[in-house]
Amino acid sequence: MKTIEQFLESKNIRVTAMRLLIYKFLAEKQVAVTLSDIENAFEKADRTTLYRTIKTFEEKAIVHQIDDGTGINKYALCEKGCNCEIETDLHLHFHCNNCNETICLTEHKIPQIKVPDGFVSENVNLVVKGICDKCSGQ
Amino acid sequence: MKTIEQFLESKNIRVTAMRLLIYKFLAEKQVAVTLSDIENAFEKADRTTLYRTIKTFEEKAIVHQIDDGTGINKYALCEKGCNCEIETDLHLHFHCNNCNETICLTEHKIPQIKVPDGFVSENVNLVVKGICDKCSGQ
DNA sequence: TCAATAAATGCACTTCCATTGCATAGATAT
DNA sequence: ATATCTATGCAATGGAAGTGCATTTATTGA
Ligand SMILES: [Mn+2]
Ligand SMILES: [Mn+2]
Ligand SMILES: [Zn+2]
Ligand SMILES: [Zn+2]
Repeated sequence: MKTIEQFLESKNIRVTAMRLLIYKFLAEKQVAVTLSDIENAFEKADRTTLYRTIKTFEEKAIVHQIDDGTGINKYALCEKGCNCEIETDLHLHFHCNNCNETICLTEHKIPQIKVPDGFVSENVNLVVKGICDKCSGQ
Repeated sequence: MKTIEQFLESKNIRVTAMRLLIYKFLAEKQVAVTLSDIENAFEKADRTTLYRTIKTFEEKAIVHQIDDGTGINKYALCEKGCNCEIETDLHLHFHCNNCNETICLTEHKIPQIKVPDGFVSENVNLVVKGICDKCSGQ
């Protein structure tokens, strides 16, 4: 059972107060968050710091960026063993048209997608939009 | 065999010189275009007019907007009988990491995606990234 | 321990694209 | 012909991403 500090260090990320707070914030959230979400949660911190922290996390593969079609980048912690860069590892994302939240469906891998001859698939982004479990009252 | 004028009228779009030009521009292109692409093609026209023309086309379902993950909206003419709003009609899009172009793979429908209980799927966006046929030299 | 070095943070600024308000030109209808 | 509605053009705004640079904080190693 690693501490967060140990985990960050194992990823070659220096531990700072800010980084710990942001990591914990992401870990508590069950949904993908925008930079503004983080900004609102830490009003004392500068936006740039938050931005660069997220980018650092992304580089070191502890968060992945999600384009859910809203036009605003969202971020979520990677699961253990998640290799975001490997196509076959990619899970799909769900965006709720009602509450506007986006969540990782980590259990749901993206099916193999056929592309025409001559095309080479390197990466797939799949976003399902609809009504989430909370909003469907189910 | 409808003329473009007749086609636009059938979609309740008033025919103007600008709209005809933009429609023809889209029809000639084999790839999805950005607003800037259109702007460059019609330097005499104001960006707002081009923007609103595209939005009008979109509302009347003669073009569909494509989010290919580049952060810039792209647009392409709908195929005949394309109902963009119906999930089962949605085709996938391919974005080339080399030439940066995005094309509609209208023949390739998006497979049925399973979502967990309680979730309702209304819409799916699927973008495959990789190397296109022209760039793969095939 | 202390100075030198490197990294993280904060502030200001820029860029890019999407979008809107409002005035005017142009088309349509009575 | 006049009133009315629509399309276009110009100016401005807003949101979000990203960068340059100065300052603070942490790390290194003499
Ligand atoms: Mn995810
Ligand atoms: Mn398409
Ligand atoms: Zn919801
Ligand atoms: Zn290409």
